[in-house]
Amino acid sequence: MDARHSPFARKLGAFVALSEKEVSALDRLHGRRKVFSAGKDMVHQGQTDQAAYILASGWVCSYKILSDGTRQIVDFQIPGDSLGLRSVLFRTSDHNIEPVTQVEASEVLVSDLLETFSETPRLATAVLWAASRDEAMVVEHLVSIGRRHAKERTAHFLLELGARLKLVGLGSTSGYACPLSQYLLADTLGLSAVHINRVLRELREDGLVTFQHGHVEIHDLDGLVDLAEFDKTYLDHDGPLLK
Amino acid sequence: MDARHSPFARKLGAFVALSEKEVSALDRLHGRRKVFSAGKDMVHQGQTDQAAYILASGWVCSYKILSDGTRQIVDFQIPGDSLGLRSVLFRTSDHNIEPVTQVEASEVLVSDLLETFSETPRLATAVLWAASRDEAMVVEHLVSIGRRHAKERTAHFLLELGARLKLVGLGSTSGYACPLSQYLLADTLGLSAVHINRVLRELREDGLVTFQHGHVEIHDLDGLVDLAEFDKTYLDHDGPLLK
DNA sequence: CGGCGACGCTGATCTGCCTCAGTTCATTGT
DNA sequence: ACAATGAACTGAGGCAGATCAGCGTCGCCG
Repeated sequence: MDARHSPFARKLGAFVALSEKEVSALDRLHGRRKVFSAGKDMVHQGQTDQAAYILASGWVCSYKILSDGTRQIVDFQIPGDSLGLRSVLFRTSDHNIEPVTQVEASEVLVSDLLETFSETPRLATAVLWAASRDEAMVVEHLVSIGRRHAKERTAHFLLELGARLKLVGLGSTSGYACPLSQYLLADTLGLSAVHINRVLRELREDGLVTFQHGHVEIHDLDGLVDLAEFDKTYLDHDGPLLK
Repeated sequence: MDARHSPFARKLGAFVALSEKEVSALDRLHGRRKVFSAGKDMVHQGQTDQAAYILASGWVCSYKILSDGTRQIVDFQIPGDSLGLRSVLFRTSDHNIEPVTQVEASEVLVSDLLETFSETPRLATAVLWAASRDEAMVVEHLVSIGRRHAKERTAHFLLELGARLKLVGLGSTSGYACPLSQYLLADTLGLSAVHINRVLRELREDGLVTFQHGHVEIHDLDGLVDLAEFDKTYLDHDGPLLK
């Protein structure tokens, strides 16, 4: 899997070794391309007529709001991730989706997807694998918020993000570009923005990781992995499981 | 859907109106029945050769342990719920599963399941709906732990459990039998057992709900729903969506 | 140019929940 | 009959992280 291909194909390639034919079938899947600008919700709770998308560029977050105005971000989608694949099939959306940056996304027709699956069945497996990974990420997030301290929690989040970005060619073991504000981090990690700020400073002073000016720089990967008890197998299984 | 049928059929009946033929196809799905006793893990992290089950009686929990010994319970399975349907298809288990009580479960062969789907396709939709509901529950759990206070969080949990039990005929709006200890509640809600104890007392003193001697009694449903901001639509959609 | 909003950052204070260290009660085993 | 165990329960003290209030910097716009 090299840089010629879309992030979506790169990501699936981490689960299932894809042939040239399968990769180009995936690339053909990308339909009409749409652009969304930062901050304006793409989907609201209760909305029913939504489409499914594959993110081509930009970042997006899914969240829920409570009546007191606080919100909880459930997860982020980065290039190569799909949006609403599940809810377009089964229910009205139960959460909001907001672009964090300007976003380009290709609309995916369910009919096209099903057709692709019947022609190249291994792709169905790959997509289901990806969906299962998304679920594992939410579970890991739950564990973080429930049982990890702010510092470990933040470290875990930054590592997971890095691993995901590396998978689609947008980062390396040493760092990545990250458009998230400290407020977004706070809403993700169940902390206050003030505390996130202090935690980031501590991680910096410990020589573990620096997150400044939209860029995450990992200084001590082992130390960070150790602190966060980060186990990346749920993200890429250390290479394709299906050859 | 009446009391003659299995909890599994009752639950799916809440999503898709099932014919007699479909219900009996579901009931035939239950294969070899196994019994597990409380406290002994059924599945460990990393285990690969697991089967899928449908719970006939008893309660089960899925959890993860951290290195400091604390654990986070991700969710409970009650009669009618399936266990490991997803992970049997796609990966080694990334969490542990422990029976809370003695448990009876029917093994489900993937081949039988797929065969049933092709004969009665609406059942496939129903099962996918159920899987999607499970995901929504984990998300709601995440929101609870991230942004709700101990009292609201506990109230929300007790309400969700009640709604789920009612769906399979094991509870009513006024209460249900609940075999969970305060330690299990604590590990679920990201709190300490000590604090759970105080929260339960407060809820009792507020006249909202009593949880004592293995029984949850709801005194003021509206007050509780209000406190927890509980929205049950993600559990049963107020009746079958597909007629 | 000055004003304004976003965002990062910081000190001081407050509080929700944890930890520790028990007691009581019911159940089980010997 | 008496330990042993486990669960519910309680008080005291401590701490992680929230809240409040404020400052500095930057980019944008009229």
